[in-house]
This record gives sequence, structure tokens and C-alpha cells, in this order.
Amino acid sequence: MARWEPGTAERLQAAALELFATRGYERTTATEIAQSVGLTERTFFRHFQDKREVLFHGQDRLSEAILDGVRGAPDDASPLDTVAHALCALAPFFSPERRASSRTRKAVVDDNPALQERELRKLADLAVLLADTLRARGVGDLAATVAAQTGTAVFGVAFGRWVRDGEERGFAEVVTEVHGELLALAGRAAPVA
Amino acid sequence: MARWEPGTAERLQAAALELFATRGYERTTATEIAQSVGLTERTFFRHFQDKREVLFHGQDRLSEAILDGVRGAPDDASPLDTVAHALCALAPFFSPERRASSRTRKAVVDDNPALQERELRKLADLAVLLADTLRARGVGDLAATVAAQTGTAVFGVAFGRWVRDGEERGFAEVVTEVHGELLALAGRAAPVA
DNA sequence: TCAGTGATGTCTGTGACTGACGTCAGCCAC
DNA sequence: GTGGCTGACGTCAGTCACAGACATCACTGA
Repeated sequence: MARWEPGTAERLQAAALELFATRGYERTTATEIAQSVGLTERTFFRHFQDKREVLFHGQDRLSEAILDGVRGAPDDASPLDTVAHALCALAPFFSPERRASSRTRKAVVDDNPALQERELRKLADLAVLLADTLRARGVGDLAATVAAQTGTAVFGVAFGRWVRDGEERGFAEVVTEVHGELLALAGRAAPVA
Repeated sequence: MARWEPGTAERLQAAALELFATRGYERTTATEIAQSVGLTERTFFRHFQDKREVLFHGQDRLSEAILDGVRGAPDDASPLDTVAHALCALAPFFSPERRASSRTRKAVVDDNPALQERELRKLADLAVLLADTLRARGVGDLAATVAAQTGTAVFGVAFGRWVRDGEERGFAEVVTEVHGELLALAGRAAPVA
């Protein structure tokens, strides 16, 4: 038998989400989270750079999936379609069974400005990676930046709607709707401001 | 003569920017900022909710200007054009003389993740206000959300380019370029993903 | 003249984080 | 099988961002 149970970070994350959801983020200390799984505060901070990060553990798999989606898009797809395609490929991460826990987590984040800030930064970091990946596909600098920025905005809006809507709507469906709305808006706009 | 000099917040802000630019954000304590203008740490935190906020003092005037621009746009302008119009009206805030200090400030922010997070949140808060203002003009819910989100993305990209480019380019000109790029990208996209 | 106001200082406490160092089971070489 | 190495953890002490409670005192208006 191992000296320590494996999956320490995951246990800390689960305990943190539970405590945050019941007591609130600010009224939960890192010491409490650690103690609730039989560890010390110091160990908590060895696994996570800071207290907020515990809610974002494992999110890089999502980012990687998006980038893979971009890299796997047809060569002749436009930048915006490439991103939309990659977002739709994320559907497995947002299956109906995961909606409940996503909602709990989102409620916790929405309830605390500090957590919102971290979430926004993760999204911004993703936008930078997205732009890099688009540039690697030959997309021009400005076009890549704008497409990446717009794409993450679409992702954010779509995710919020997917979590909020009680009705059964697949994630890809919501992405398509939001993406379509963007194109409709652009179609009604003039090229010169 | 008044017991205390007026403009305490402004003096703290100037001192903070100076110290952050020379020593770096993390190696500057709130106590040091306060003492450099003859005040105490406690007074610093009476003027600013937290240490980061000192770099964002007075930014609400910018937000108000954007919202005014939206409210003052012609009634028949499309949502995206309305936002672009409002952004161009921001040019007085981004005059050539202010570019140097904007660049200093941006360098400080770009150098510190915590400051980036705060900046992103300010932008996100602006997007919410923008969406509300668009809705008040009769724009539909989803359209208002997407236009506001896209508009703040355009603002962010345009601001970054305006600060970065050494060449003399007016802010409105950069906004028009970025906005145009977005429309061009949308024109090359298909409505169904 | 005198109570009220507002910006400030002082004191004290909490909690997020960090560096240095000690501990100890499992693994590997010899 | 013994000794050393490693990795995950604990312990201790320290810094700093913030916040509550209370005192101070120039200025103000009645």
C-alpha cells in the first residue's frame, strides 16, 4: 500500500468545490479545505499556486482539445469557421450529465469577483494560444488575433447559455446559434465606421 | 490652507505607477506607496479597495464616455456599428500626448498577471454595461450580448495596437481597422458551422 | 463657542502565501 | 539486506494584503 493516496489534487478540488458551494468562497480558508481531506495548508499550496486555482485544475485538457480542433479543421475553412468548428468539437466536455456540476461551479465563480477574474484570465490565455495556432496555419497576424478574441467571446457566451438554459440543448447547438448571431450582426454592419 | 492637500487618490496613483514601473508591482508594498506621499498604509486602503485598484482610478469616465457614445448613435445604426461608433468617439482619451504614459502603464500591467486579471474584469464589466445599454435601445438579448462582447474585444485589440505602434496612428483609425477586419472575417465565414 | 464632520493615524487581527528544514516510506543499487 | 536517494508531506516562522475599532484634530456652521 502506498504511503499516500494518489489523486491528492483531485480530492482537494472536490472538497474545495463542496465547501465553496456551501459556505462561500471567502468564508472558506485554505486550511479548512486541506484539513477536510486530512492534509495541511502547506500541502494545499504545493498543489495549487493559489487558492483560486483549485477551481481550475484540469482545465488545460479543455484548451488542448480546442487547439486540436483548430489544427484538425479543413485547410480551406475561414478563421472564424475554424474556431467555431473547434468549439463544437468540445461537446464531449459539456455533456448533459455534466451540466449540473458545471452549474454549481459557475454559481460559485459568479458569486465571487476574484474567481471571475481568474476565469477571465484563463479565457484570455486561451485566446492567445488560439491566435498562435491560427497563425501557425497561415492566418495573418491581425486576422488571427481578432478571430481568436472573437472566438473566445463566442465560447464564453455559449457556455453561459448552455449552463443557464434548463431545456435540453446540446453545447454544439448553442455554439452554432451564437456564432450565427455574430455573423448576422456583421452582415448588418458597414465596413467603415 | 486646508488641513490636507486635495487629490490624495491622484497623488497615490502617480506614486504607485512610478514605483511599479521602477521596482515592479510585487516588490512594491502598499505601505511604501503611502509613505512616499507622506501617508499611511491604512489611508491607502481607504482610497482604494485593494492594491491593484490604484492603477484603475478614474477609468469609469472612460466607460461613461463609451456608453454615451452608444446612446448618441443614430437610431438606425446596426449594433456592431453603434459600438464601433462609440469606440471611435473615445479618441480624446487616447491622444498622442497620452500614448507614452499609456505605454508605461500597459508595460506594468502586462508584467503582472494579477493586474492583467483586474484589467480583464474591468473590460468584462464594461461589456455588461454595454449590453445593457444596447438592450435599452431595443436590441435583442442575444444580439446585445454578442455585440457588446465583440465590441470590447475590438476595443482591447485596438488599444493594444494603438499603444504598441510607434508610428503615428490615431485611435479611431486603429478601431476602424480592427472593426473592418472583423467584418471581413465574418464575410468569409459560413452561417452554419 | 461649541458640537459635528471628515480625512487621517494607531493598534490589532486574520488569512493568503512562501522559504527553510525536518520526516519517512518506497525504490534502487550494490 | 543495507544504505542512500527521492518525493510527498509536516512544521515553523515570516511577509504582506487587507479590515475593524477607535482616537485625533483642523475646519465648518449654527
